[in-house]
Amino acid sequence: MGRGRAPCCDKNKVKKGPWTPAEDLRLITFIRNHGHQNWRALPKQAGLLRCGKSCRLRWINYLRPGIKRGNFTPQEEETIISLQNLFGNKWSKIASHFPGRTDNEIKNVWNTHLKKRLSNRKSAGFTQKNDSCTSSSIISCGNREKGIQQSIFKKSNQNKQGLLKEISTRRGLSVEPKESGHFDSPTSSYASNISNVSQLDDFLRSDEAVGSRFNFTGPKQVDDDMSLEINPNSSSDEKIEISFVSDVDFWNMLDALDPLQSSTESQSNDQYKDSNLVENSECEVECGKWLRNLENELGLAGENIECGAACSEVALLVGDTSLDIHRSVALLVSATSPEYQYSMKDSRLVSVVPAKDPLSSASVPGIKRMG
DNA sequence: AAATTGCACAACCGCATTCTC
DNA sequence: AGAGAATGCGGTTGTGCAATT
Repeated sequence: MGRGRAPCCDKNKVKKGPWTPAEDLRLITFIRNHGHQNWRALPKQAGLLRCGKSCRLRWINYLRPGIKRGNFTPQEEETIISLQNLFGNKWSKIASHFPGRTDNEIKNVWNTHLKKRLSNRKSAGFTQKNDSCTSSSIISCGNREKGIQQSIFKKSNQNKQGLLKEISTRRGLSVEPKESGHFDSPTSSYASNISNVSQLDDFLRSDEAVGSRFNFTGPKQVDDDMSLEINPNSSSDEKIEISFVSDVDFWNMLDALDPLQSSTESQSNDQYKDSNLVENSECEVECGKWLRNLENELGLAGENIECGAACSEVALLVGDTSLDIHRSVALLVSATSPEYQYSMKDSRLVSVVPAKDPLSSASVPGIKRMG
Protein backbone atom coordinates (compact mmCIF):
# COMPACT_ATOMS: atom_id res chain seq x y z
CA MET A 1 0.00 0.00 0.00
CA GLY A 2 1.35 3.37 -0.98
CA ARG A 3 2.22 6.05 1.48
CA GLY A 4 1.81 9.65 0.66
CA ARG A 5 0.88 10.73 -2.75
CA ALA A 6 3.17 11.91 -5.46
CA PRO A 7 1.62 14.45 -7.77
CA CYS A 8 0.56 12.69 -10.93
CA CYS A 9 2.01 15.48 -13.02
CA ASP A 10 3.32 19.00 -12.94
CA LYS A 11 0.09 20.90 -12.76
CA ASN A 12 1.73 24.05 -14.06
CA LYS A 13 2.73 22.44 -17.30
CA VAL A 14 -0.40 20.54 -18.21
CA LYS A 15 -3.39 21.73 -20.10
CA LYS A 16 -6.82 21.39 -18.54
CA GLY A 17 -10.33 21.64 -19.79
CA PRO A 18 -12.09 20.18 -22.78
CA TRP A 19 -10.10 18.16 -25.25
CA THR A 20 -9.67 19.51 -28.74
CA PRO A 21 -10.12 17.30 -31.80
CA ALA A 22 -6.41 17.61 -32.52
CA GLU A 23 -5.59 16.30 -29.06
CA ASP A 24 -8.07 13.49 -29.49
CA LEU A 25 -6.53 12.52 -32.77
CA ARG A 26 -3.08 12.61 -31.30
CA LEU A 27 -4.14 10.39 -28.43
CA ILE A 28 -6.00 7.95 -30.65
CA THR A 29 -3.12 7.76 -33.05
CA PHE A 30 -0.60 7.15 -30.34
CA ILE A 31 -2.62 4.45 -28.62
CA ARG A 32 -3.43 2.73 -31.87
CA ASN A 33 0.27 2.52 -32.60
CA HIS A 34 1.79 1.98 -29.19
CA GLY A 35 -0.94 1.00 -26.79
CA HIS A 36 -1.17 2.44 -23.32
CA GLN A 37 1.21 0.56 -21.09
CA ASN A 38 2.17 3.61 -19.10
CA TRP A 39 -0.34 6.38 -18.73
CA ARG A 40 2.07 8.59 -16.88
CA ALA A 41 4.59 8.53 -19.68
CA LEU A 42 2.05 8.57 -22.47
CA PRO A 43 1.37 12.32 -22.70
CA LYS A 44 5.02 13.11 -23.16
CA GLN A 45 5.55 10.34 -25.69
CA ALA A 46 2.44 11.36 -27.59
CA GLY A 47 3.32 15.02 -27.48
CA LEU A 48 0.33 15.96 -25.40
CA LEU A 49 0.40 18.66 -22.76
CA ARG A 50 -1.94 16.64 -20.60
CA CYS A 51 -1.77 14.76 -17.37
CA GLY A 52 -1.62 10.98 -17.74
CA LYS A 53 -4.77 10.64 -15.73
CA SER A 54 -6.52 13.01 -18.02
CA CYS A 55 -5.41 10.98 -21.05
CA ARG A 56 -6.58 7.78 -19.44
CA LEU A 57 -9.93 9.27 -18.58
CA ARG A 58 -10.38 10.66 -22.05
CA TRP A 59 -9.55 7.32 -23.62
CA ILE A 60 -11.61 5.19 -21.25
CA ASN A 61 -14.67 7.39 -21.23
CA TYR A 62 -14.76 8.74 -24.70
CA LEU A 63 -12.28 7.62 -27.31
CA ARG A 64 -11.74 3.92 -26.95
CA PRO A 65 -13.41 1.65 -29.47
CA GLY A 66 -16.61 -0.01 -28.45
CA ILE A 67 -18.01 2.85 -26.45
CA LYS A 68 -21.74 2.79 -26.73
CA ARG A 69 -22.96 6.33 -26.74
CA GLY A 70 -26.44 7.64 -26.66
CA ASN A 71 -29.36 7.52 -24.34
CA PHE A 72 -29.82 4.68 -21.97
CA THR A 73 -32.79 2.50 -22.75
CA PRO A 74 -35.49 2.27 -20.11
CA GLN A 75 -34.36 -1.30 -19.58
CA GLU A 76 -30.80 -0.18 -19.01
CA GLU A 77 -31.95 2.47 -16.61
CA GLU A 78 -34.03 0.04 -14.63
CA THR A 79 -31.09 -2.31 -14.50
CA ILE A 80 -28.90 0.48 -13.20
CA ILE A 81 -31.43 1.18 -10.48
CA SER A 82 -31.56 -2.43 -9.44
CA LEU A 83 -27.78 -2.84 -9.54
CA GLN A 84 -27.28 0.35 -7.59
CA ASN A 85 -29.67 -1.04 -5.04
CA LEU A 86 -27.57 -4.17 -4.96
CA PHE A 87 -24.04 -2.78 -5.03
CA GLY A 88 -24.38 0.83 -3.92
CA ASN A 89 -22.32 3.43 -5.75
CA LYS A 90 -19.87 0.91 -7.13
CA TRP A 91 -20.04 2.41 -10.58
CA SER A 92 -17.30 0.40 -12.15
CA LYS A 93 -18.94 -2.78 -10.93
CA ILE A 94 -22.29 -1.66 -12.26
CA ALA A 95 -20.67 -0.59 -15.53
CA SER A 96 -19.27 -4.09 -15.96
CA HIS A 97 -22.84 -5.23 -16.59
CA PHE A 98 -23.16 -2.81 -19.50
CA PRO A 99 -20.69 -3.55 -22.29
CA GLY A 100 -19.71 -0.31 -23.94
CA ARG A 101 -20.98 1.88 -21.15
CA THR A 102 -18.57 3.68 -18.86
CA ASP A 103 -18.77 4.04 -15.13
CA ASN A 104 -18.68 7.80 -15.56
CA GLU A 105 -21.66 7.72 -17.86
CA ILE A 106 -23.64 5.52 -15.54
CA LYS A 107 -22.71 7.68 -12.60
CA ASN A 108 -23.88 10.73 -14.50
CA VAL A 109 -27.20 9.22 -15.49
CA TRP A 110 -27.74 8.14 -11.92
CA ASN A 111 -26.96 11.53 -10.48
CA THR A 112 -28.95 13.45 -13.05
CA HIS A 113 -32.21 11.58 -13.14
CA LEU A 114 -32.32 8.03 -11.82
CA LYS A 115 -31.78 9.18 -8.26
CA LYS A 116 -34.58 11.68 -8.60
CA ARG A 117 -36.83 9.15 -10.22
CA LEU A 118 -36.29 6.76 -7.37
CA SER A 119 -37.09 9.36 -4.77
CA ASN A 120 -40.18 10.38 -6.73
CA ARG A 121 -41.32 6.80 -6.77
CA LYS A 122 -40.80 6.49 -3.08
CA SER A 123 -42.61 9.71 -2.36
CA ALA A 124 -45.44 8.57 -4.61
CA GLY A 125 -45.81 5.48 -2.49
CA PHE A 126 -44.16 3.13 -4.91
CA THR A 127 -41.72 0.72 -3.47
CA GLN A 128 -39.97 -1.97 -5.39
CA LYS A 129 -42.03 -4.44 -3.45
CA ASN A 130 -45.51 -3.19 -4.32
CA ASP A 131 -44.47 -2.01 -7.73
CA SER A 132 -43.82 -5.59 -8.68
CA CYS A 133 -40.57 -4.42 -10.17
CA THR A 134 -38.21 -6.32 -7.97
CA SER A 135 -34.61 -6.66 -8.95
CA SER A 136 -35.30 -9.89 -10.74
CA SER A 137 -38.27 -8.68 -12.70
CA ILE A 138 -37.44 -5.05 -13.09
CA ILE A 139 -35.81 -5.46 -16.44
CA SER A 140 -38.94 -6.68 -18.11
CA CYS A 141 -41.33 -4.15 -16.67
CA GLY A 142 -39.73 -0.99 -18.03
CA ASN A 143 -42.26 -0.48 -20.78
CA ARG A 144 -45.11 -0.28 -18.35
CA GLU A 145 -43.90 2.99 -17.04
CA LYS A 146 -44.95 5.24 -19.87
CA GLY A 147 -44.95 8.35 -17.77
CA ILE A 148 -41.41 7.78 -16.71
CA GLN A 149 -40.35 7.05 -20.25
CA GLN A 150 -41.95 10.25 -21.37
CA SER A 151 -40.03 12.25 -18.85
CA ILE A 152 -36.84 10.52 -19.87
CA PHE A 153 -37.55 11.44 -23.41
CA LYS A 154 -38.10 15.08 -22.69
CA LYS A 155 -34.82 15.20 -20.87
CA SER A 156 -33.01 13.54 -23.67
CA ASN A 157 -33.84 16.35 -26.01
CA GLN A 158 -30.47 18.00 -25.77
CA ASN A 159 -29.50 18.87 -29.28
CA LYS A 160 -25.96 18.81 -30.49
CA GLN A 161 -25.10 19.86 -33.99
CA GLY A 162 -24.21 16.39 -35.02
CA LEU A 163 -22.75 15.10 -38.15
CA LEU A 164 -25.54 12.75 -38.90
CA LYS A 165 -28.15 15.34 -38.13
CA GLU A 166 -26.57 17.59 -40.71
CA ILE A 167 -26.71 14.85 -43.25
CA SER A 168 -30.18 13.76 -42.45
CA THR A 169 -31.50 17.31 -42.43
CA ARG A 170 -29.83 18.11 -45.70
CA ARG A 171 -31.16 14.98 -47.26
CA GLY A 172 -34.65 15.50 -45.97
CA LEU A 173 -34.48 12.58 -43.64
CA SER A 174 -35.99 12.65 -40.22
CA VAL A 175 -36.81 9.98 -37.76
CA GLU A 176 -39.98 10.11 -35.79
CA PRO A 177 -40.11 7.89 -32.77
CA LYS A 178 -43.56 7.03 -31.65
CA GLU A 179 -42.42 5.18 -28.60
CA SER A 180 -39.62 6.11 -26.32
CA GLY A 181 -37.09 6.39 -29.06
CA HIS A 182 -34.78 3.87 -27.53
CA PHE A 183 -33.58 0.84 -29.36
CA ASP A 184 -31.46 -1.95 -28.23
CA SER A 185 -30.14 -3.33 -31.44
CA PRO A 186 -26.96 -5.30 -31.41
CA THR A 187 -23.89 -3.28 -32.12
CA SER A 188 -22.33 -4.01 -35.44
CA SER A 189 -19.88 -2.48 -37.80
CA TYR A 190 -21.86 -0.14 -39.94
CA ALA A 191 -18.99 0.35 -42.27
CA SER A 192 -19.00 -2.98 -43.94
CA ASN A 193 -21.70 -2.44 -46.52
CA ILE A 194 -21.52 1.25 -47.20
CA SER A 195 -19.78 2.29 -50.37
CA ASN A 196 -21.69 5.29 -51.54
CA VAL A 197 -24.02 7.97 -50.36
CA SER A 198 -27.20 6.15 -51.24
CA GLN A 199 -26.08 3.23 -49.15
CA LEU A 200 -25.30 5.63 -46.38
CA ASP A 201 -28.85 6.86 -46.67
CA ASP A 202 -30.13 3.34 -46.47
CA PHE A 203 -28.05 2.85 -43.42
CA LEU A 204 -29.33 6.00 -41.83
CA ARG A 205 -32.83 4.74 -42.32
CA SER A 206 -32.12 1.41 -40.73
CA ASP A 207 -32.95 0.44 -37.20
CA GLU A 208 -29.42 -0.80 -36.86
CA ALA A 209 -28.07 2.70 -37.26
CA VAL A 210 -30.42 4.14 -34.73
CA GLY A 211 -29.92 1.39 -32.25
CA SER A 212 -26.25 0.93 -32.40
CA ARG A 213 -24.88 4.36 -32.81
CA PHE A 214 -27.20 7.28 -32.88
CA ASN A 215 -28.91 9.15 -30.18
CA PHE A 216 -32.52 9.76 -30.64
CA THR A 217 -34.23 12.98 -29.83
CA GLY A 218 -37.91 12.53 -29.75
CA PRO A 219 -41.16 14.37 -29.73
CA LYS A 220 -42.48 15.89 -26.60
CA GLN A 221 -45.60 13.81 -26.88
CA VAL A 222 -45.36 10.08 -26.76
CA ASP A 223 -47.97 8.00 -28.44
CA ASP A 224 -49.09 4.59 -27.42
CA ASP A 225 -47.96 3.16 -30.70
CA MET A 226 -44.75 1.26 -30.16
CA SER A 227 -43.53 1.42 -33.72
CA LEU A 228 -40.80 3.46 -35.30
CA GLU A 229 -41.83 5.66 -38.16
CA ILE A 230 -39.36 7.00 -40.62
CA ASN A 231 -40.54 9.95 -42.61
CA PRO A 232 -38.20 10.84 -45.43
CA ASN A 233 -40.07 13.98 -46.42
CA SER A 234 -40.70 15.40 -43.03
CA SER A 235 -39.50 18.92 -42.43
CA SER A 236 -39.46 18.53 -38.70
CA ASP A 237 -36.20 19.64 -37.26
CA GLU A 238 -33.50 17.93 -35.33
CA LYS A 239 -34.92 14.54 -34.77
CA ILE A 240 -31.75 12.58 -34.91
CA GLU A 241 -28.28 13.19 -33.72
CA ILE A 242 -24.93 11.56 -33.50
CA SER A 243 -21.99 12.06 -31.28
CA PHE A 244 -18.54 12.02 -32.73
CA VAL A 245 -17.14 8.69 -31.79
CA SER A 246 -13.52 8.13 -32.56
CA ASP A 247 -13.58 4.41 -32.72
CA VAL A 248 -12.65 1.82 -35.23
CA ASP A 249 -16.08 1.93 -36.79
CA PHE A 250 -15.72 5.63 -37.35
CA TRP A 251 -12.57 5.22 -39.35
CA ASN A 252 -13.97 2.20 -41.09
CA MET A 253 -16.95 4.20 -42.19
CA LEU A 254 -14.65 6.81 -43.68
CA ASP A 255 -12.83 4.03 -45.42
CA ALA A 256 -16.03 2.66 -46.75
CA LEU A 257 -16.80 6.01 -48.31
CA ASP A 258 -13.28 6.40 -49.51
CA PRO A 259 -12.91 6.19 -53.26
CA LEU A 260 -9.13 6.23 -52.86
CA GLN A 261 -8.72 2.74 -51.53
CA SER A 262 -6.18 1.92 -54.20
CA SER A 263 -4.49 5.28 -54.43
CA THR A 264 -0.80 5.36 -55.06
CA GLU A 265 1.99 7.88 -54.98
CA SER A 266 1.56 11.61 -55.35
CA GLN A 267 -2.07 11.74 -56.22
CA SER A 268 -3.19 15.32 -56.63
CA ASN A 269 -6.66 16.67 -56.23
CA ASP A 270 -6.99 17.00 -59.97
CA GLN A 271 -6.03 13.43 -60.44
CA TYR A 272 -8.52 12.50 -57.85
CA LYS A 273 -11.23 14.47 -59.56
CA ASP A 274 -10.40 12.96 -62.90
CA SER A 275 -10.30 9.42 -61.68
CA ASN A 276 -13.00 6.93 -62.28
CA LEU A 277 -13.01 5.86 -58.70
CA VAL A 278 -15.88 8.16 -57.94
CA GLU A 279 -19.01 6.66 -59.37
CA ASN A 280 -20.60 9.93 -60.45
CA SER A 281 -20.33 13.63 -59.83
CA GLU A 282 -23.37 13.69 -57.61
CA CYS A 283 -21.82 11.14 -55.36
CA GLU A 284 -18.62 13.13 -55.31
CA VAL A 285 -20.42 16.30 -54.36
CA GLU A 286 -22.30 14.49 -51.63
CA CYS A 287 -19.12 12.95 -50.32
CA GLY A 288 -17.51 16.35 -50.32
CA LYS A 289 -20.35 17.87 -48.36
CA TRP A 290 -20.37 14.99 -45.99
CA LEU A 291 -16.68 15.30 -45.37
CA ARG A 292 -16.88 19.04 -44.96
CA ASN A 293 -19.41 18.43 -42.26
CA LEU A 294 -17.03 15.95 -40.78
CA GLU A 295 -14.28 18.52 -40.74
CA ASN A 296 -16.61 21.00 -39.12
CA GLU A 297 -17.59 18.41 -36.59
CA LEU A 298 -13.96 17.85 -35.79
CA GLY A 299 -13.50 21.56 -35.34
CA LEU A 300 -10.91 21.64 -38.07
CA ALA A 301 -12.62 24.20 -40.22
CA GLY A 302 -14.12 27.60 -39.74
CA GLU A 303 -13.34 31.24 -39.56
CA ASN A 304 -10.21 30.86 -37.53
CA ILE A 305 -8.22 28.54 -39.69
CA GLU A 306 -7.79 27.46 -43.22
CA CYS A 307 -9.30 24.17 -44.15
CA GLY A 308 -6.26 22.86 -45.87
CA ALA A 309 -3.94 24.06 -43.17
CA ALA A 310 -6.04 22.16 -40.71
CA CYS A 311 -5.65 19.11 -42.83
CA SER A 312 -1.92 19.57 -42.91
CA GLU A 313 -1.94 19.70 -39.15
CA VAL A 314 -3.87 16.47 -39.16
CA ALA A 315 -1.39 15.01 -41.58
CA LEU A 316 1.43 15.78 -39.21
CA LEU A 317 -0.48 14.27 -36.36
CA VAL A 318 -1.16 11.17 -38.36
CA GLY A 319 2.54 10.47 -38.56
CA ASP A 320 3.26 6.82 -38.95
CA THR A 321 -0.11 5.50 -38.03
CA SER A 322 -2.36 3.03 -39.75
CA LEU A 323 -3.21 3.39 -43.40
CA ASP A 324 -6.88 3.94 -42.92
CA ILE A 325 -6.26 7.23 -41.17
CA HIS A 326 -3.93 8.30 -43.94
CA ARG A 327 -6.59 7.59 -46.51
CA SER A 328 -9.22 9.37 -44.46
CA VAL A 329 -7.15 12.48 -44.13
CA ALA A 330 -6.26 12.41 -47.80
CA LEU A 331 -9.92 12.22 -48.57
CA LEU A 332 -10.60 15.13 -46.29
CA VAL A 333 -8.09 17.21 -48.19
CA SER A 334 -9.54 16.17 -51.52
CA ALA A 335 -13.08 16.83 -50.53
CA THR A 336 -12.71 20.02 -48.60
CA SER A 337 -9.63 21.87 -49.71
CA PRO A 338 -9.17 22.16 -53.45
CA GLU A 339 -6.55 24.83 -52.82
CA TYR A 340 -4.32 22.19 -51.30
CA GLN A 341 -2.89 19.00 -52.64
CA TYR A 342 -1.60 16.02 -50.85
CA SER A 343 1.07 13.52 -51.67
CA MET A 344 1.05 9.90 -50.79
CA LYS A 345 3.80 7.36 -50.72
CA ASP A 346 3.24 3.70 -49.98
CA SER A 347 -0.35 4.60 -49.17
CA ARG A 348 0.82 7.04 -46.54
CA LEU A 349 0.22 10.74 -46.50
CA VAL A 350 3.56 12.48 -46.69
CA SER A 351 2.65 16.10 -47.29
CA VAL A 352 -0.11 18.62 -47.74
CA VAL A 353 0.93 21.71 -49.63
CA PRO A 354 -0.84 24.62 -51.31
CA ALA A 355 -1.70 23.58 -54.86
CA LYS A 356 -0.48 26.87 -56.33
CA ASP A 357 2.95 26.52 -54.84
CA PRO A 358 3.80 22.87 -54.66
CA LEU A 359 7.35 23.51 -53.51
CA SER A 360 6.45 25.20 -50.30
CA SER A 361 5.29 23.39 -47.26
CA ALA A 362 1.90 24.06 -45.85
CA SER A 363 1.95 26.23 -42.82
CA VAL A 364 0.72 24.62 -39.69
CA PRO A 365 -1.09 27.08 -37.50
CA GLY A 366 -2.44 26.03 -34.18
CA ILE A 367 -5.88 24.63 -34.48
CA LYS A 368 -8.51 26.60 -32.71
CA ARG A 369 -11.69 25.07 -31.57
CA MET A 370 -14.69 26.69 -33.14
CA GLY A 371 -17.23 28.54 -31.07
C1' DA B 1 -35.12 39.38 -27.64
C1' DA B 2 -32.80 39.08 -23.45
C1' DA B 3 -32.18 37.10 -19.01
C1' DT B 4 -32.60 33.34 -16.07
C1' DT B 5 -32.88 28.61 -14.81
C1' DG B 6 -32.11 23.84 -15.11
C1' DC B 7 -30.05 19.91 -17.16
C1' DA B 8 -26.55 16.90 -19.04
C1' DC B 9 -22.13 15.51 -19.16
C1' DA B 10 -17.08 15.88 -19.68
C1' DA B 11 -13.41 16.49 -16.85
C1' DC B 12 -11.02 17.33 -12.54
C1' DC B 13 -9.58 16.12 -7.82
C1' DG B 14 -8.15 13.42 -4.17
C1' DC B 15 -8.28 9.08 -1.86
C1' DA B 16 -7.90 3.98 -2.28
C1' DT B 17 -5.93 0.12 -4.20
C1' DT B 18 -2.65 -2.43 -6.80
C1' DC B 19 1.80 -3.07 -8.68
C1' DT B 20 6.81 -3.07 -8.81
C1' DC B 21 11.20 -3.16 -7.07
C1' DA C 1 8.04 -6.32 4.10
C1' DG C 2 7.52 -1.87 2.79
C1' DA C 3 8.17 2.32 0.12
C1' DG C 4 7.05 4.65 -3.87
C1' DA C 5 4.82 4.73 -8.34
C1' DA C 6 0.95 3.84 -11.14
C1' DT C 7 -3.69 3.15 -11.80
C1' DG C 8 -8.60 2.88 -10.48
C1' DC C 9 -12.53 4.81 -8.52
C1' DG C 10 -16.14 7.83 -6.87
C1' DG C 11 -17.48 12.55 -5.60
C1' DT C 12 -17.77 16.92 -7.36
C1' DT C 13 -17.49 20.87 -10.36
C1' DG C 14 -17.50 23.74 -14.57
C1' DT C 15 -19.43 24.63 -18.81
C1' DG C 16 -22.43 24.72 -22.68
C1' DC C 17 -26.89 24.44 -24.23
C1' DA C 18 -31.92 24.21 -24.27
C1' DA C 19 -36.04 25.52 -22.11
C1' DT C 20 -38.49 28.78 -19.68
C1' DT C 21 -39.75 33.27 -18.02
